[in-house]
Amino acid sequence: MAQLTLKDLARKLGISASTVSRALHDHPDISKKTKQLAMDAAEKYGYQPNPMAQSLKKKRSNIIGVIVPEIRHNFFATVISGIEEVTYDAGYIIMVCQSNESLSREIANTKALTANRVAGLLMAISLETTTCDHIKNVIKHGIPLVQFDRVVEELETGKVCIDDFRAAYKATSHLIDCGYKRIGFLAGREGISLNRMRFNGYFEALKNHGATYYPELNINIGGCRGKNGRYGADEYLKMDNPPDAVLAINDPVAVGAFCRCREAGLRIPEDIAFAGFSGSPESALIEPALTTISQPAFEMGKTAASLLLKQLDSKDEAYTPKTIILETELLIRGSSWKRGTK
Amino acid sequence: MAQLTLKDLARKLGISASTVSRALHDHPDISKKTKQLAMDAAEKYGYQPNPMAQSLKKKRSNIIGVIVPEIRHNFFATVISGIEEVTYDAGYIIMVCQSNESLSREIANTKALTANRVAGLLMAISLETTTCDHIKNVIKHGIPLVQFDRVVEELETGKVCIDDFRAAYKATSHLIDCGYKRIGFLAGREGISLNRMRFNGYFEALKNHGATYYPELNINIGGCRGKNGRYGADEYLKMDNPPDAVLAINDPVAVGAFCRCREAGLRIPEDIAFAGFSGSPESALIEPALTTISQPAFEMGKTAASLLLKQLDSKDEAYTPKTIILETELLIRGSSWKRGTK
DNA sequence: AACGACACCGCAAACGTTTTCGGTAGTATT
DNA sequence: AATACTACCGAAAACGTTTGCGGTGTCGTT
Repeated sequence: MAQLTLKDLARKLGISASTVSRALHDHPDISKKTKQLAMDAAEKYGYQPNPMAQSLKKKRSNIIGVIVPEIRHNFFATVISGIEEVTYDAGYIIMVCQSNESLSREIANTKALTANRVAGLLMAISLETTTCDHIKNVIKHGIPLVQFDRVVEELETGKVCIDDFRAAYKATSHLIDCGYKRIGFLAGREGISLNRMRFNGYFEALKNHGATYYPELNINIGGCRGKNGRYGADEYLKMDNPPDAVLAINDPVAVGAFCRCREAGLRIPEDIAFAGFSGSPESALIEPALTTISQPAFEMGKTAASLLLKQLDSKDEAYTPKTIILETELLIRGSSWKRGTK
Repeated sequence: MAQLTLKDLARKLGISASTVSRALHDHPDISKKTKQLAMDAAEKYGYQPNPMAQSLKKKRSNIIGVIVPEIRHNFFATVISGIEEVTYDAGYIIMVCQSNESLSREIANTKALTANRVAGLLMAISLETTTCDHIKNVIKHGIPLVQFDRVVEELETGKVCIDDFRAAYKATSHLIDCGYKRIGFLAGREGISLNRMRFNGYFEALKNHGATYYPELNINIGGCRGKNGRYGADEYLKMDNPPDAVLAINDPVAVGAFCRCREAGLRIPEDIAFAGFSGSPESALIEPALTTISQPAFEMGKTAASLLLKQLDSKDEAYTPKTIILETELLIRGSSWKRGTK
């Protein structure tokens, strides 16, 4: 019933708890024989050290904290899956929190996780996160941190993301190539760098290809879920001069807008084309399939976790945080055809 | 940098740590004045109790363990979201593990979570889970447990699920009503009760409506992801007498099979109809949309978590575990039309 | 014979809490 | 004036580890 403790084990063996502890940790001061004895007994009685006691003593747990905006987002769920994969192998377990895209909630999350003395932290910030004292606070506590996907640039932490500028640039260029003239942009609040980067890529592509930027087609849809996409589409539908193509901040938004437009009787891509970000499963299922920037979500989770683990191992030495940019691919599909070819 | 401890706070106030502890816990032995003093100081200096020390002392943490087969499954991601929602409000945080549909991994997960002295455990078993000593072990450790979705019936634990038999029965009856004659069934391994229940519902519906059960159309596809669905469809496509309708164990499988069949040139639902389980987002996106049993995933997470919390609160008294059956709805959509009406 | 070197092990303190048990005032009761 | 409450607080042990330090015994060296 109650877990076996180190003392119990020591008593059974007739030696002291400290010796058993050292034996199980392969300490040089302990003889081969005693070590074998201890390990056998531990095995036999199924001894499991109490992580709380260990953490208390070592001031550091075997827990890795993860904060994502929303677990339900396929993208983040997949990232978490990747994280879990490598942290599991390394003997850590993950504590998952979601900020629900709210700053206050994110702050509460960081507090809860630092209070729980997580060994390290992996996070993607919320859409509301413009200030980042709470993140600095994590760093001040000496907790290694790796940001992924949505990062705040200024902070000196490990980072794993994609080249948002280039990806958006590529996607927009593709739309221009296809012959679309009025290209809209749908994104949430402007605060976070990811949104800015993608917008910049979109904007630069327009400029460099001599296409016009119509500010009214750049709509702040306030979030990045399907419903926000639908809202954006509604705005477009009200216009006298709606866009003929749309770059959305991610697939759910693209799909939401896509569906709304089709419900309104628009043909895709003849009347309006779409491109998104993520390469989510649903992007391949809709008809026509969605042109999208495929992001390696699982990979991102794995690399972020690996980066953190490396940081944890080399904790004592001075460690300069690395930034890793993962490759993306523009998947050209039915939702954006060359004008006139269909 | 280092977190402020109770002792630090006590020293600052010139009173003992025990008094501060009691004050912050609103213990009757402490005067109003001292309590106010302590709370103010705690507020001012941002004191946060160390959960590891608390857990060590109280032999019970503020962590709730969650084990799911796969985080990436939209269904489970949504359940987790629901869990997080209510546990967060109650001051717990969740530790998420995935079994990857593997029994050995699930066992490792339960071990890790009990080792971490989780206050309670929420789980949906893997497809491989036929033996359940590891779960019994959790119970023996006195850790309250609530199963959801995929439950093992025999165990005396809290349970939150749907009426799998009735749901499958309803869906199958619908297909029969539509005029389909050769109705197939796609599911993973037979071990777990959920699969059995759904099969039984399917089987009984066939029997009670005078429809024939063709054993060769009941294929064990070995898993419950899209690729397994595709595999099932491949098997069907090889047959001289393929089914004219298919009930799949869940939406990903249904969608996988659906897409494979369409790739093979079959028309849906004229040549072959489909029905799934979950009411996942993608079920609504494919064309024609998938007929499916909508399951309240978010709700399921919330109820499971609430049930567990209730169990945690009334821990001392004898508590008889409850089973909660959530309502489902048959969403009839384009993938299953009445024969001849189209 | 005395000395250090070495291998091995235990004592006890520490980590930050909670909680039991007392202890000290002060006040009210006989 | 002795007793009995009450109200409030502190010392110390405990939770299960880890670890610094010291201690014992054995051995080889002078």
